Amino acid sequence: MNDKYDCLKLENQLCFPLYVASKEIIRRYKPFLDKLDLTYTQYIAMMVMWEKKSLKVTELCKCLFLDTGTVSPLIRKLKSKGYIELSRSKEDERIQIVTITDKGEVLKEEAVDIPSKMINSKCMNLSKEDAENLYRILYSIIQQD
Amino acid sequence: MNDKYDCLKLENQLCFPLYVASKEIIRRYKPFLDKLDLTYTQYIAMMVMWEKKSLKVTELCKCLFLDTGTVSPLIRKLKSKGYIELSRSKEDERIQIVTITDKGEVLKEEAVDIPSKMINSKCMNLSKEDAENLYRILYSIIQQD
DNA sequence: CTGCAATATATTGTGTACAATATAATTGTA
DNA sequence: TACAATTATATTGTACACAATATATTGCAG
Repeated sequence: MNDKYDCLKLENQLCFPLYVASKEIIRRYKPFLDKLDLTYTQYIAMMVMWEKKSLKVTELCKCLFLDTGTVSPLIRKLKSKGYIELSRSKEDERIQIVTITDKGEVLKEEAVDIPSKMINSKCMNLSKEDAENLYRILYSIIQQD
Repeated sequence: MNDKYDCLKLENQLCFPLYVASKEIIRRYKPFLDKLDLTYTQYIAMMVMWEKKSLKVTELCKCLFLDTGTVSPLIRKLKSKGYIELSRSKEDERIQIVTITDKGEVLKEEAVDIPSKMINSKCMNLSKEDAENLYRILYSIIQQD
């Protein structure tokens, strides 16, 4: 029962469960992020801000693997919420610097429980070994090119 | 150098590489799908159609792990391209039946090379073991709830 | 020092995603 | 048998995601 079209079956794809699992995990974050009035994309952007405090828009794009068409409105949104500020670089007028605000730092305190809540609610209930393997394999895919 | 905010670092997330790898793989499909004038979502929908030939809209949603808000316009699009047809169920007037057309079957012939091209172009260059582990782990995430 | 390539960012257009809501048909039930 | 609950699908609203294009600034080659 093996024919040349088997390769086009959904169950034989690796890309498909990757795509579904990604959306599924983001969906499972939603209840926790809703409490902070953050979307998933805004959440990962804030993770970068919490760690870096201040960086160029291009650097933020690179950290998030997102292009300016996505990041530009994202920055507008986070600025309107008061979590970040924008300023122009003195040396190069083209460059925008994104900087976290005090309000953004306060948000960090509210967010710090999310990762443990995700684990406790069994949102991604993997063995230590599977989690480590998944992490390694995913980064090996991302870094290929 | 271990503090309570480490859990909020992007590099310590499992969700983030999952989200990035998913988008990355879809991006790598793009050159191949562009030749057929298909988006990734349209491609996986056609995979279901090639296999099932005919099914209810609800079933298509379930196969793809997508809701009607996504699938409704997707069906309109594939219908406008002539790959599928729509009809109402006789027994239950609410139910729409999606059926593949001859043109849709022809498209299958053009698509059948895509999976091997993806492998040959090293778009997801994993060892057999890593690929199998990834597949298993991803489905274990999807099926949790 | 001038024009042109490169860089940084923003905008536009198309296509998802999904929650929430709406609507119509069907089913179960008092 | 009316009618409430359920089911199937569509629509609306918000937020990505990215390719393509536009614009402004900078750097560099001649």
